Amino acid sequence: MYKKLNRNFYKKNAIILAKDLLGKYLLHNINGEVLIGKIVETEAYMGYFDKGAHTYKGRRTKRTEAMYGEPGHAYIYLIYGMYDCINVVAAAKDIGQAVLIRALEPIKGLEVMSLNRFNEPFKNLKRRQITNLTNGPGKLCRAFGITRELYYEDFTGDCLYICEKKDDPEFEVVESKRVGIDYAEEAKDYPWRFYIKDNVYVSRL
DNA sequence: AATGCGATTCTCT
DNA sequence: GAGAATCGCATTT
Repeated sequence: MYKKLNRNFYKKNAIILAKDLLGKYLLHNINGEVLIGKIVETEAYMGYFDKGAHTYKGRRTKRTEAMYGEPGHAYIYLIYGMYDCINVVAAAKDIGQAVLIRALEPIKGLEVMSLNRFNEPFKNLKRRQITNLTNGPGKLCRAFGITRELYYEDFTGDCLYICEKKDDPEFEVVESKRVGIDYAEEAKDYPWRFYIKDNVYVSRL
């Protein structure tokens, strides 16, 4: 049913990859329990010439090293001192492009996600909390137990990986400006954020 | 060694 | 819509 995507899937520039990742599934195997979420919102970070990217002007440090790695690996970083965000390395080695996963639709493992996010069993969640499980880059990492321990994890492996599913319905892709990069001058207005139209779990309209 | 701030979230208004 | 929480990291001295 779920078919793991191979390495070649990731060998394309981050804008194309960001769109191709929509509707795919992120899976995290935690000691045999597999959490599954459908990717419904992404952003492309285009490397050297992108003022919004951590790799702008080729900045290459211990933190950003994963962005220069083999496509299909995880670039995970800490933001605002308390949240992790996860990216999918794109393009090719040493290019520095990646796709930020901004929102997921929870598919399986809701009980674990609920405990991770709210320390409450799923049945206790209010309607609002249910839609807030994974509708943001920091939130989805919390829900899925994704931290920097998974830095440079291989998405074609068996722990944290990405799949496609046959016979999923078609959907419409909306593009818009990226979120939270007001400092990026002209780059802040590039339409490099993509999401599935009308999906309830998109982080914002 | 010191400084300034962020690819966010939550709460309150 | 605004403000706080919170700390690793990139940059500057």
